[in-house]
Amino acid sequence: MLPQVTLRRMAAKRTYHHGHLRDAVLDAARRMVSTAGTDGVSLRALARATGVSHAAIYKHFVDREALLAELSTEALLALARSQRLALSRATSTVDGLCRLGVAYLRFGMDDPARLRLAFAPEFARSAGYPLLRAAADAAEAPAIEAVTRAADDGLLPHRAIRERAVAHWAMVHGYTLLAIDGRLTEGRLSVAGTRVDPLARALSRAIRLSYGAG
Amino acid sequence: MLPQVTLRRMAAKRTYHHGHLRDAVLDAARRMVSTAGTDGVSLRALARATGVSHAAIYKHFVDREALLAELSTEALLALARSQRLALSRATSTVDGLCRLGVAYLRFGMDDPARLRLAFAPEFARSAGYPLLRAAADAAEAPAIEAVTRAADDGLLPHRAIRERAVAHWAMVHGYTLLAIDGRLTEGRLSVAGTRVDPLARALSRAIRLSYGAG
DNA sequence: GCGTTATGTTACCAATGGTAACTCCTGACG
DNA sequence: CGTCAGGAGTTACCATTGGTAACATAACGC
Repeated sequence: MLPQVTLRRMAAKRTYHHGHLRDAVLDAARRMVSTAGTDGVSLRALARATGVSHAAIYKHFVDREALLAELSTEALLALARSQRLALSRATSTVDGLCRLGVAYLRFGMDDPARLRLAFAPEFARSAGYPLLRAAADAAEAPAIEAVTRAADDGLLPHRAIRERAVAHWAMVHGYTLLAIDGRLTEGRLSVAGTRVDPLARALSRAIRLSYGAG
Repeated sequence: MLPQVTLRRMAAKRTYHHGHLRDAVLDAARRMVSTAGTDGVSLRALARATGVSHAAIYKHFVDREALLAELSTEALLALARSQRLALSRATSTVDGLCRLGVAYLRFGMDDPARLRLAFAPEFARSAGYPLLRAAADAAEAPAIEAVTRAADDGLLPHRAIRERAVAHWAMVHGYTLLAIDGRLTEGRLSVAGTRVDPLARALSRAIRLSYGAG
């Protein structure tokens, strides 16, 4: 009952054609990103991991970059999904903003390299990957939505929505990046231990505070 | 009256010993980071640029990483200096917080790759470079100072200083990273054109707003 | 059955980080 | 002023990587 891919991996090379190479490579690449970071991903290693010659991968991905762009897109979409889920559970406007931030933070802490890949600068500008651009937009959307809701509630002037949305996103984004770099858990600014929860609580308080609510 | 280094570069290989190789390499590396990003820095290319065999560089830097760590340290110290300068010109507490943020943003926009190198994740944890750690602390310090001042002015409760400092830093940091990735100048959240000033003004407004001041 | 073509393979290239063994020059010391 | 220890370069080498080209195989439409 094991999937074919797994069987293949267990039985070394059985057939000439792999059958699920593309997925297998993506799978291995996901793992490799999580464990070794984006820079640690090498096509040769992926080929070895999937039991295939390194040139075979080029039949499915034009480039190393193209492969990573695909994972980056995927990560952005996952981040968007996490945020939407969090937002849907909000009990109030400010609560929504907090949940949004915490979801972002948890996403990052859960797999730092994945978040870094999602925002890898080499893909930020690139017009070469339209799907990636769309995914990036999707990842911003929840922040805009939540802040708009806050404006509707009178928590801030309507004309400041976009700026406020940027500010909110920037803070959550920056907080998460600093957190996954270990910059909030050591040194002078040390918020707490290495655990996630204290960081999440601190972030929530900061958000609440910045919206005037005690 | 040209410095020896320049003369050497103009006159190809004159002496067996370079004389200023270390500095020359650092110089070339700084340029290379700015133009090609940290990933674009190769020791071989640096060797070529300084007119020396690639192995010579290893007499001055144990590693490629060590070289980059040095540049990273340098960048963090420069960032700290920029911030201190900005803070010293503040006309009020909130003005100081704004200036701090704008200085951070300008530093990043001025040389994006340099800021990214300053916060390169590979060095964030590394206990291997004590100077780098100290520099990272120095880069955080101004934020703490400015927020402490804000607390002294009664703009926020004293018990929230650290959390608020983190929040402030996170927002400025995140804002800057998003800006240099071009994520604030295109797409839905588009703050303005590609210029710096509009971004700086928007950041200032956001900071002011978040401290309750209109 | 039979070709077309997607999918893999081997063989190759240039570039890179890194090391070892060797050479050259400089400068400290007798 | 000579010499010799060692810092600073050099060449030669290694494994690894991204990428391409030419060839092999098997899957699938006809």
